[in-house]
Amino acid sequence: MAKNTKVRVRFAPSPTGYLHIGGLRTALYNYLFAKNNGGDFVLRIEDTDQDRSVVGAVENLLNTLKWAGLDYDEGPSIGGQYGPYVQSERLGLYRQYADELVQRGQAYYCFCSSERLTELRDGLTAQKQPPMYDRHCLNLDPAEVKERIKKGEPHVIRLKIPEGKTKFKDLIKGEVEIDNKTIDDQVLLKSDGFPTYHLAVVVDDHLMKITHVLRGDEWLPSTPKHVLLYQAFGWSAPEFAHLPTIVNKDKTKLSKRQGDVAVEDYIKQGYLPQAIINFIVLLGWNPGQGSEEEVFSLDQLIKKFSFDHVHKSNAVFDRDKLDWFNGVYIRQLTPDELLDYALSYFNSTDLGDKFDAEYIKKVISLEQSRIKKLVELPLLTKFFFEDNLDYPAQILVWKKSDKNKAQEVLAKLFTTLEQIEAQDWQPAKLEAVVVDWIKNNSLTNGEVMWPLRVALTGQEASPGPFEVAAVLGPKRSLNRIQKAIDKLK
RNA sequence: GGGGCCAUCGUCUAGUGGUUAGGACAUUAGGUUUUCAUCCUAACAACAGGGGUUCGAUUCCCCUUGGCCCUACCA
Repeated sequence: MAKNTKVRVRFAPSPTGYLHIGGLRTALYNYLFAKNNGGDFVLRIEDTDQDRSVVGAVENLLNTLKWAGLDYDEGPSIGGQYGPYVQSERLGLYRQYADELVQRGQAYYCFCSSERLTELRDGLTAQKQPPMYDRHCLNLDPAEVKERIKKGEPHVIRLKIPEGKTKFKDLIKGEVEIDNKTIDDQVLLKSDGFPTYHLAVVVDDHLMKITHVLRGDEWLPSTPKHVLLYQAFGWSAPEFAHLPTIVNKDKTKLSKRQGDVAVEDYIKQGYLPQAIINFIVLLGWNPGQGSEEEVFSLDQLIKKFSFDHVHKSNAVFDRDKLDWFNGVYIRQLTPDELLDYALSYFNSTDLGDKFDAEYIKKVISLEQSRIKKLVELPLLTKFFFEDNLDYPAQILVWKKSDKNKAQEVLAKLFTTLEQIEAQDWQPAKLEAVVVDWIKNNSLTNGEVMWPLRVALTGQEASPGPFEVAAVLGPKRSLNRIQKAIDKLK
């Protein structure tokens, strides 16, 4: 690549469903590399397989990238000077370039039926031979080819793989060399007129002036084919960088059977984009310089990213660490941000209609340090929105106390709390009063705080009694304490 | 069957021709505390195996083993 050439990378997913967590990381690395170099991040849709394209998948993809904050500079819906950015809209181009290769003697028409191909492959496999195409149509007479095409006979165009070895340098894996003998004569143009991935990717990357191809390492074995195609066209190839795979605990490729693979699944469960980004960027990359930091914003990542510290080996997707990151980022949110993110995880039935945003904000702030995922919020905060608490009386009793004591304490405490002015119904003030009261009555914290908190929440585990009481207000709090006293009778 | 890629705690990883092989998550034990969570402290835990090269290899080379990927008119 010539110096001074502007870096241009692309993320080129197939619209076969939802954005995969591995796809998001590929997009992220592309994005980070582009932005780190002041370059362009291009989005291109590779929908050359008509059977596998799913309606709505592109829109979903766009939404997910947006959620993650990975804005692209050129691509579907925003355009750009090298469009269109959807391969099914570029069909004429591929045909034209495939024909050009035939003219140059680098490719040839093939009329073999899929039946013949299957038979051929099965035969070779049975003999433990590599199942490669036998070049049956390589030396067809040009006139015959013309005639058969004219008759409308189904055909494909195949790349004629030359003799020799193909070598390229991968930015992550290093030098890779492969013997061309092991490469099949690739189909470039399918009988339905669509290009295969190999043709489309090379033509588009060239036409779109892509300087660096950064993709999953399942493409590494195909790269020599692409290098050969660039040579056949007489074009210079871009740089390549193949990313390690994100795998399951058992080291197999991340699969639906063993957990969630769609980014959308994580959004649904209440993972924040910051957490997902931070977590997946570390799956195969580290900031280097012996740095022991690992919490990074997208902007910091842009500054730090480079291929020097991208790993060669696969990385296991560890849900526990993701959860930890999510907790970290949830705790960093301001009350308003938390409210924004949290609201969509509640149903209207969770909240009722008598609670306003201010109230909800206070409620969820109390759970902020307690949750790992936003989706936990409705269940954990249920007692703030429902006054008829259903819990066994027994849990009102602290482990080092007994039922009578609990009742006695709550009854006395009730009269004390009753006298507090409404404007003093604040956590600090309430605490001061209660702690004072505990001292004066020669009681212990546990004897008082535990039953008080359970009376207010109906939960064995919850935020502290004073914070909860402050949010509930005097009336609802006293009401709950009274109910608890009754329960203990 | 052929080809390619890879190999440090359970996991993500740092690291070097000579280190007590470091950090984070998880786990365990404490501390704070009415509970849970947060927070703090500590503990546990790794260089796949075998050959070389070398005064010395976790580090460099080779082999083995293991894992992953490709081997479609799918991407």
